[in-house]
Amino acid sequence: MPKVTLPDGSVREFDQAVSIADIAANIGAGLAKAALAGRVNGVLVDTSHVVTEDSEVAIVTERDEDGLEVLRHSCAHLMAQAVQRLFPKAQVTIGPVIEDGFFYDFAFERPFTPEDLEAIEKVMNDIVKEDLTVERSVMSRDDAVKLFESMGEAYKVEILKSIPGDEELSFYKQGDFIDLCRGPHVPSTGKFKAFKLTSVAGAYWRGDANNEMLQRIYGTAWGDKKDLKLYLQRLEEAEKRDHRKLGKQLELFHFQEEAPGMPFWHPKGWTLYQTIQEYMKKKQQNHDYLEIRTPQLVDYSLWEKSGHAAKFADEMFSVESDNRMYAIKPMNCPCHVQVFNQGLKSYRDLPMRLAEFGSCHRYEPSGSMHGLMRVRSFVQDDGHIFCTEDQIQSEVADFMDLLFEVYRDFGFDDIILRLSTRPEKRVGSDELWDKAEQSLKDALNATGLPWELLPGEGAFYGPKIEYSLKDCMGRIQQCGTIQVDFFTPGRLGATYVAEDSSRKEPVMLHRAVLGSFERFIGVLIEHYGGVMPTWLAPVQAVVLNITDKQAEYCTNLKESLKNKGFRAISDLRNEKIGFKIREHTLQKVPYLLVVGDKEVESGTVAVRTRGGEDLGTMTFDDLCEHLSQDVARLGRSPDTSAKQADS
RNA sequence: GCCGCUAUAGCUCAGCCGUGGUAGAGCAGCUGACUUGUAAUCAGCAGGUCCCGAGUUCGACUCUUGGUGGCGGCACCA
Repeated sequence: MPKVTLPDGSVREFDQAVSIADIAANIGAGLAKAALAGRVNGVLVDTSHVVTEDSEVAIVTERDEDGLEVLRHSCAHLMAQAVQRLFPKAQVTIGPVIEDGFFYDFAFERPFTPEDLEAIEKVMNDIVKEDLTVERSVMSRDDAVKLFESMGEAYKVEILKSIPGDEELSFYKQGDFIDLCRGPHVPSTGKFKAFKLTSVAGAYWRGDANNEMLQRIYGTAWGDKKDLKLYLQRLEEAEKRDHRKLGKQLELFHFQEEAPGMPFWHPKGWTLYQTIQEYMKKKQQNHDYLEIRTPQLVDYSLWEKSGHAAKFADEMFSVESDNRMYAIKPMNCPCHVQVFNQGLKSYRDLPMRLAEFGSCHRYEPSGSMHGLMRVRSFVQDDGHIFCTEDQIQSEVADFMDLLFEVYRDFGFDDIILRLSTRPEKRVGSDELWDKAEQSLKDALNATGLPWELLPGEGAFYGPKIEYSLKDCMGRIQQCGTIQVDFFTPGRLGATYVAEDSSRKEPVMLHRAVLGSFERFIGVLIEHYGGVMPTWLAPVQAVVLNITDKQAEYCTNLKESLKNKGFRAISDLRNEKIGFKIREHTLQKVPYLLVVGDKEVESGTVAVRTRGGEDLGTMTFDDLCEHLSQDVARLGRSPDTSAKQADS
């Protein structure tokens, strides 16, 4: 006689074991229809699951996050069934849920085409109309292997054989389609209301490039048509914000065939770039970094010494000259050690923080390049801190202060922290690792923010923290990092004289706040949708005349603004004011300064923002004050600055 | 690198298959008129080695094939 406690705290008693579906029906007919799955004492189950003991039960519907997951997972099965109806020779492999949707990988004699997708979607709709019951069953591994072998499903057999032990295996059957699956699933194929197949792509079996390539079909599924539409609109919005598109529209940069993966920065883009670099320069000076500059070309032997050649030779550009082999530097660390190595260093010199806006080149695989996000030529805001083991924690803490200041100034308040700890293959004693990991943990805990642990994901030379930020579309972008390195200093002969006059190897901390300028600017463009805050806008104000009569006044106004340090231009073309406003608004210039006879007469200017807001007429001084305040605000979001004012 | 798709004017895109006969629009540009008050003034002109190479053909932007770049994924990312 199970007593069932519902999420609202109410209790229902049943005089015999009941299924989730029964419970839902007992609550109401509407809920019974909407039920996709259930949660019993926190565990997600099918609606057919029978409750025998007193339990906490929730009915899961499409309005639940879990419900959506079940729906999407089931939709992957629905798609696989449709594919096999259309293409009986296609073998199924795996079909998991991903963010906003699902995919299923098939082995098939030819790639699927967009026309195939349409056909598959049609059959999926047929199966929805058939409203087939989804049944769970259990089989032993041997029976299952026999069954799937008889169906010619070689991949499923391989999966079955790789499942350890003789644990119970669950299967889900709808009509003539059966799949190995942990579940849970929707009770019937009639439950789908809104789905769409979005794309086809190749994907390696088991994610291994040595394996054969399968055909992956991506889809998305939602509780109702409205949500599906919203999702598709979101994709469209993301497309509009694509930094490659905006980079062209706003004349920031371009790429061309002769230099794949290497951006050509245009005047406006370079202004943005340099504004960020100047900002970083000051920030790092405030945090006691010493800026340096190291060569682009370094003899190959250094990369052999550092160990990079052995691992990354294929990804390094090299140059032969005077019978010597050079590599175009793929990273700055070995060069920074060379600077450290000049002259004898004392423990009194530590910590020593060297920073470089280091230009690097890497021969990235052709398929991996993506606009500014992944390039072959880039500049890191690189820095290396040489310190003692005891200084790791305070150095990491100071770095985090710097990083949070910077991210906030760029308008990112949502930061994700991840700690990667010792991998199996590593250098250094366990004691050293204990210490380093603890230092990083302490620094993370000191932030008061949640952080994620990635055990075994650290580099072989030390643990690391990675900093990702969430942009306004909710996408996570990895940018900053700090990595402890016990290995490189020794390998490149870095030492310092300790208090007891012995020679010791310093610990090296690799760190970057932005990561690379290219990538960070890509992230910024998409985050702001091209509408850069005034401090970053390549052109901050444009002066517009109404007729030729005000041309001189406009030129003087522009020059005065430039003298005050603002990035101002004038547009004196013989065009209608509406036309000029439209053009500069599309170029996202923050301030449009209109001058007609009235303004000339009163010695003022009419100020309009790119958002279409009319700020009225202002004197030059008022305008400068307004602009200065806007620039000083940087990209900080209003709530953050309010919080800072409070504390 | 792998799978698929793709490349036409400065930009955005038609035309290309069925049916091979060297291309068209809008915007931008230039010239002229208009001197204009907050998101597109009008008219005219000019603009193309149809990504590169080879093949088929009397003839290739179009078909076949090999490159290169780009796009969507996968793999990789010091």
